[in-house]
Amino acid sequence: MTTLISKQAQEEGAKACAHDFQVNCGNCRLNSICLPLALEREDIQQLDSIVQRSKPLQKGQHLYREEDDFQSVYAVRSGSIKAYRTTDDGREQVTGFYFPGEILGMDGISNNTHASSAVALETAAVCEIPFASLSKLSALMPNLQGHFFQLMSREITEDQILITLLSKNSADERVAALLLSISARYARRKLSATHFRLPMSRVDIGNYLGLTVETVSRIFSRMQKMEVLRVDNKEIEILDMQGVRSLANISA
Amino acid sequence: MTTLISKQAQEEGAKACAHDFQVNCGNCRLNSICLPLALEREDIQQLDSIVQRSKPLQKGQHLYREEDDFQSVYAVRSGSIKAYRTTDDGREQVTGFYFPGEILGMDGISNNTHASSAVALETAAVCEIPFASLSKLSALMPNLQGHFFQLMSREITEDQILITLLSKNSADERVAALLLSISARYARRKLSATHFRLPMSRVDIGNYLGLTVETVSRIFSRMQKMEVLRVDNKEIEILDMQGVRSLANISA
DNA sequence: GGCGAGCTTTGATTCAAATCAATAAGAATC
DNA sequence: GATTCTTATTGATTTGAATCAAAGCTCGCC
Repeated sequence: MTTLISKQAQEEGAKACAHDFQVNCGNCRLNSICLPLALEREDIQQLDSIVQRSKPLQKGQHLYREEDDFQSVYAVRSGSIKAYRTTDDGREQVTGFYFPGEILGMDGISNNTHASSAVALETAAVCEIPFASLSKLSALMPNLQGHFFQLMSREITEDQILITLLSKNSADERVAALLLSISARYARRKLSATHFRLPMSRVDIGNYLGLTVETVSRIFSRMQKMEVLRVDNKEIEILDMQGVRSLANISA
Repeated sequence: MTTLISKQAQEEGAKACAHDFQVNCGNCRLNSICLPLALEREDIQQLDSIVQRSKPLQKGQHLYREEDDFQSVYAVRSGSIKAYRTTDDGREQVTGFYFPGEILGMDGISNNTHASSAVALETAAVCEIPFASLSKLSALMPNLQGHFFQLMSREITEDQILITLLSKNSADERVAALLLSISARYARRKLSATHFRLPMSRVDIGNYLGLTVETVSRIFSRMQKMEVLRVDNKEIEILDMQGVRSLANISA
């Protein structure tokens, strides 16, 4: 049953890994949605020269932890990463899920210390971009500087969307909105928008959306009963996209 | 009854306004917490040359609105500003309150369109910093670039703190946390940390914290009954700082 | 290929905060 | 200085999601 979709994802990952030694920003299939976006050929080469590619993270392995010295931001090349903060009383708050082509770690810039932790939800390859080098290069390449400002700004905007979701929307709306967000991000990578695998657990989903596992599970069941969704554990098929949209009750 | 505190604030505002023609980043009393932070004397002059100071906003007047073209970021010089987003169904979500020395508008960078609206909660003076000029200058002044990256990163971190607050904390904890945040921001400007005036309405507080007005009002009453707070409409006196901290149940 | 820990689902009950409702207190307007 | 409009408080009731409880699944690991 765990078929098509996971194969798609695994394939993407495998390609990224198998050819690690020859991957560069110029030939990376994600460069149109990742940091190199809007850069010229020669600029991409310069950017590429500061990017470091190390061996993939295994599921559960940390990319960085809260309080670690901040050195780099990271671009996801394959797999997916969960970012979270630990509250004073030891609980976790998931602050984001990061998919291929997305940048994480920017919250560490302000204090030279990571403000969150990042852990692989499945085998994941990342590009490490040392921030000192990126800053220097940005001063020389207006397009890069501009794009990096934009990326940080987008992170702010997205956090504000989440704030709004948590503050104003019901449990059902939150879950539907997350599904739409994930669907859109698969679509951006030319993968199916209606049939995908969730890399995170129900606990993570609930944590991210400010809900308990039980509530998330019930909502999936209910949506399945309404026939807008087919749920097989982490495998999701959206049967009625318009239905999900109207459940989300947001245009985003 | 509306005495000391509001006078303090009004005085600050008045000074900023009365001397508008001669205010510059070099002599601005806020320069140690605002954008010029960590800049050299001559660099400050350069920054100053791109900053525009216009006449103060009146209460209720907008600085920018969602969907407006993005041109500039803004530093609050006196008074206070509320930022909010409008949801598809027309409701508001307050995303932040901005006090003197704080920068707002950075969410507009990503799409060249403001992602939120900003409105004065009281008479407020702001410095407009055209983003195109700021970008250019940043490329020439590593410290400015670095500091602006830090400011954006701090905005991300603060949004994540709010996400955590909304997702994990009770109504009482949220209100206490907001009071502590405001108190700390007054303290940073060398004003009283225990006795201040809230520039925003109960509706705004509730909206920001994902609560109804009634809940906010009840919590203020309860805290007053517990004698950790003295509340006189918008005038707040923290009688037991440790008490508020323990109610907030967060270290921040 | 089977055992066990950790996920996921489903049901019953509780509870914190929303909603509904009314009054009171300020602020703005004439 | 009265009148209206907005903002804040307080109380009664409802409700959505949390909590408590108990199976049922999966998947990794021997």
